[in-house]
This record gives sequence, C-alpha cells and structure tokens, in this order.
Amino acid sequence: MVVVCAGDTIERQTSTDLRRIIRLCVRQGVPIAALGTATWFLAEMGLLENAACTIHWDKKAALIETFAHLKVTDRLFVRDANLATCAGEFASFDLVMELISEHLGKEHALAVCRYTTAGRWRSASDDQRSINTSETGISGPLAEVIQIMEEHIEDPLPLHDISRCVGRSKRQIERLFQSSVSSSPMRYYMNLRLARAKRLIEQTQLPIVEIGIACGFASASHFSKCFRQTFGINPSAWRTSR
DNA sequence: GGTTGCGAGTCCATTTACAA
DNA sequence: TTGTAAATGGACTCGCAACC
Repeated sequence: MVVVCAGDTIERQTSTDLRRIIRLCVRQGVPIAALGTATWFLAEMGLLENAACTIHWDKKAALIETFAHLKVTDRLFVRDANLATCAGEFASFDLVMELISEHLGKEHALAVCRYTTAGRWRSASDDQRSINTSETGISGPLAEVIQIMEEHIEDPLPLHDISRCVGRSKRQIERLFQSSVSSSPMRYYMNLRLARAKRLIEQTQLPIVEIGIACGFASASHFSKCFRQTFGINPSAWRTSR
C-alpha cells in the first residue's frame, strides 16, 4: 500500500509528482491510502467516481460543492476497494492501526498503541464529530436542534419545522437557546450558515453567488450583506485577502 | 413556584427589482 | 459583485393563563 499525504498548501512541483505516483499506483493495482487533503487529490484525478470516501469535516462542504457527485461520508476513515481516505491526522492513525490489526493481528496493533501511548484506536464507523456534551454543556433537544440546523445549511428550515422535528414548541426552543448559548435560534442558525460560507470561500474557487446559494441565501446581495455584517468584510474582499 | 403554551404587537431578515 | 429601497413574511419579545 502507498500512503499519500498532503497538507493544505502544496508546491506545484510536489503536486505534479504526487499525481504521477498516484497514477502509477492505480495502473499497477497498488492500494492507496490518502491522508488529510490527499482525498482532494484523488477527487481531482477522478479516482473517487465510484467509491465512498471521507475528508476532514471542515473541508467536506467544499469537497461536495466542487465534486457534487462524490459519495462523501462523515466517517473517520473509509476503505473502498483499493482506496482508503482519512478525515485527518488522528484518523490516519486509526486507519493504520486497523491495517496492522488485520495484517499482523490485534495483539500487534495493541502493542503499537501502548508504545505510542495512544491507548486505543477508533473504528472506521465512528463519526468524525458529534457535539461533545460534557465540554460544551449542549445536550438533549438543543443538540438535536443544532444537528438539524447543520444538516440543513443549504435549505434552511423555518423554526416552526425544526421545533416540530424535535417535538418541542417554538417558544421552548427559544428559551433553550437563550439560556444555553445566549442567542436566538435563527441568529445561531445564521452564524452556522455564514461560517460554512466562509470556509467555502477559503477552500474553493466557486463563485460568491454559488456559495451563497449553497449556504441557503436566495441572492448574492443578501448573502454579501449578511457576510459583511458578521465579519466586517465583503465575501469577495475576504477571498482576495486570503 | 417553576415550566410550558398561546397570542398579539413589534421588529428585522429576506426577497425582489434595479442600477452601477 | 455590490448597493439601495420597498414590501412582506416570519422571528422575537412579552404578558398572561394553565398545568404540574
């Protein structure tokens, strides 16, 4: 197996070399494990057309917007045929541990864990992130509402629908948000959408209008206004300043 | 006494259209 | 892509009553 690592910024020559190596591996039928942003490489090269994959949650939206047809999951790592993709540095460790366990036995993998003081490794089916109730204090219906909001960034749901989904009244949800995060539900929702938009601006070359639409804004003008109100800078200016 | 639901009035986010 | 203005629907706030 060949392991391909790529960070957020990569030199052109290195990028060309990496592609050459990947193409060679594919031709020879050598399994490839893509760590970090290397998932993006495989997508660009058209190697993920029929395979499930994963990428760090921070880049997932950008990957989906750029390659709409891909089957991008929330898993820590995904192994599909000859390709493996990981959600980040620590997920790479989890993948490697699983491979060691498979090829050399669980005892060897546990020994590596002990040696590296990792203690344990996570399984492929684990989600990259879930709201950590002990750290954030967010739990129960509030966590459920936030999850629904995150799942509906592109097609924002009215508060009425969200409250119905979690079996609570609108008023109850307003109180929950006020007491837990000192914000109204829709204000919080808006911040989530704008944060996603900001990441898409940073990570993709998609037109501002498309990013606005992808984050639930009906028009570029409205998107631009909200963005500036929140971050103090226009979307296009933010892109050029990066 | 604390929690919840309801309703009315107010405010603001959003849409739309248009111009630069 | 950004800005402006007008219209409007929906979110927010608050008070009150019912319930546990």
